[in-house]
Formats: sequence, structure tokens, C-alpha cells
Amino acid sequence: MNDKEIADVRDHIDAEYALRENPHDHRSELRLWLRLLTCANLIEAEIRKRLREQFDTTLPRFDLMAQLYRTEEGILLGELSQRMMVSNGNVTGLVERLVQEGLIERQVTENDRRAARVRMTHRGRAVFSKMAEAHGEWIAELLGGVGESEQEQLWEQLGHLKLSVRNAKGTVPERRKKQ
Amino acid sequence: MNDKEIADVRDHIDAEYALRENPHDHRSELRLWLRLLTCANLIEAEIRKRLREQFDTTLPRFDLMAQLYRTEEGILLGELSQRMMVSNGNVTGLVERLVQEGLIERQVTENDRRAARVRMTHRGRAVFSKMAEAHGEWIAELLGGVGESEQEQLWEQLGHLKLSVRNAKGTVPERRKKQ
DNA sequence: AGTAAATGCTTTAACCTTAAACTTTTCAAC
DNA sequence: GTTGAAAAGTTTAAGGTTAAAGCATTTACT
Repeated sequence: MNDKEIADVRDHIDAEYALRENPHDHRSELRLWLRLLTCANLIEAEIRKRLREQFDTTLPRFDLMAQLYRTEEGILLGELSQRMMVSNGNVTGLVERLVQEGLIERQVTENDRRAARVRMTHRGRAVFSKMAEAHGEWIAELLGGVGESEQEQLWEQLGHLKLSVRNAKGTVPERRKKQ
Repeated sequence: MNDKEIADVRDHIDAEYALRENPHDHRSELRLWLRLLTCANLIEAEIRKRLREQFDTTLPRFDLMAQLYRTEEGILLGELSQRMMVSNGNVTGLVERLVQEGLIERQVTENDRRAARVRMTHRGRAVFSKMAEAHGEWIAELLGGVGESEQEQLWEQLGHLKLSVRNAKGTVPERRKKQ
């Protein structure tokens, strides 16, 4: 290798290094992530606060009821924990408290005595209905400052982001119905 | 008011109502929020998992150390809790465990005996440095599927979203240094 | 039938989180 | 100087969260 060739190799290495480390050495992704996180936390904190102050409940309970609201016949605990993307044990506790409050009820499945099904009570349905309406308005209020078309764009791009994350996790998209 | 005028008023009211309720009756905001939340949760869950598996630590501890990493002289607990946007009591516990692990140290301020200052130990600095590097790579990996210019756009639009939320909360932007 | 694996859920231990009550120290105003 | 309010942190009670271990019950295989 003559001097020229050695210089070429060095250039190549430098270029690769620069490409990987320099032009945006993880910094652009990092600041995007930080801002995304800030937005999500800001909104979530506000929702939690209002749920507590105005309905004396919590976000996890709201989420659980939201899952139950659509169905009449109820949902198995396992499916509930999958949909909510939380652990089984977590659901056990949440259900316990909501049953305590009389908002949902649980019953053992008759064909499989291991499984349990939960569903809303009449009261639970009435209560949740009001909460959901308020929740919708809160979100609209909080995000309303963003123009309609920009919302659409954001939604699209977050879709790409979601794909990117799912791919990078190496996870199979995990056959799921929605979202 | 004649019939014509009354009709006009009704039209106006209807228009306002429609504008507020109908064309996208909170649904567009709601689905944007849900997707935003999904993205944030997906990323956060992955980061938590890797921090646990590869460094046997947690995200809150990582965040706390990140705040401390820049400064040499340490930070008061109160300021720490403000920057991390968590409660005072929360910081108390986190600091306790990190001190236990020998990653940070706390000392009472000499001029104000109520206040306490924490800062990193040598070991903490060394450990965090490695974690931060890995963390940066994880984020880059997870978000890397989104093109550079789209990242830029997303960042911009999330900026608008952040503003929208801050305004709607009625909160003063709260003089803060960064982000 | 009989056994082993799988499945559905609960329990446990540990941590994170908060609001509210509390302790200690400092500061301000007589 | 006293006294009272404000400020910095801690404690407490309640809840959310998970991974791992455990308990039944069901399923699969022979």
C-alpha cells in the first residue's frame, strides 16, 4: 500500500465513523425522544390530575373500564391484561378495587374454573360514560391548539415512529387487533 | 327580531356548535393522543427493560443521575425534584437507594442546615457514563427507522403540541431553563 | 386412567409515585 | 429577642407496577 492508498483507507474509515457518529450522533433521535416524552407526560399528568379531582379515580382504573365499556358480556382477566399491556398481577389488584367500588363485577367462568370474567355493573356503566365524555373534552382542549391538518400529519408520522420502534425491538408485531 | 334575524342567529349557533362538536368531535384529538401515548409507552418500556437487564437499574435512577452528571458541585434536592418533575418525597427515596449503591453522595449544606446537596461519586460517574452511551444508542436504534427530515418535522410539531398543552392547562410556561 | 406440561390467575417482594401531614431551620417583623 | 410564617426535606398511607414464585385446573399424551 502506498501513501495514497493508505490515505484512502483512512478517509474511508473516517467517513464511516463520521456517518455513524457525527452528522447527528444520536442527538437528533435523543432530542426527539425527550420532547415526545415531555408531551406524553404533560398530558398524562393533567389527565390524572383531573380524574382524581373531578371523579376521584385514577388513570389505570379509567383505562380498565374503557376496555370493559364496549362489551356487554365481559372480558377474561388475561385478555384484559393483554389489551392494557400490563402484567396479570396488576390487573388482579385493579379489578379488586373496582369491584370494591361497585363499578365492575367478576364471575368465574363455568366451563373453565381457572378463568374469571369481569364486566361493568349498571352503575359502572353510568359513571364511566360521564368520565369518558369529560375525558374526551379534556383531550380535545389540550391538543386543540394544534391545527387539524397538523394533527393528521403528526398522527401519520407517529405511525412511522411506532413501526420503527416495533421493528427495532425485533418483536413480531404480535397479532393484535387494534392500534 | 324578525324571522330572518332569528334564523341568522340560529345558523350562527349551529355553525359554532358544528365547528366545535361535529366535523371532528374530539375524535381526531383522541386518536392522536392514543397514538402518542402508545409510542411513548413502547419506547419507555423497552428502555426500562434494557436498563434492568443490562445495568440492573431503573429509569428513575437513570434520570436522576442524568441530572447530576453535568454538574460537578451537586444539586439541591428541591431543584432535583423540580427538574425531574416529580415530588419531593419521591426524590428522597431515590437518593437513598442511589447513595446505598455508592453512585451518589449527599451532604448537608453548611449555610442552610435544612437543605441537602447530592452529587455523583467517582464510581457513579463512571457507571453512568457507560449507561448514557448505551442509552443513546438504544434511542437511536429505536427511532432510527424514521427519516432524518421526518424526525425534524416531528420534533417541530411536537413543539406545537407542547405549547398547546401548556396553554390549555392555563399554566404559565414556568420559567424553566431547557426543553 | 395417569402423568406431565400448559394455562389462568394470585401472591409476594421490591420499587416508584403522590398528596398530605410533619419536623426542622431560616427569615421577617415587630 | 420573640413569634409566626415560609421553606427544605422527610414520613406516611395508599396505590400502581413488575418479575418471579406459587396454586389450581385443564389439556395432551400415552
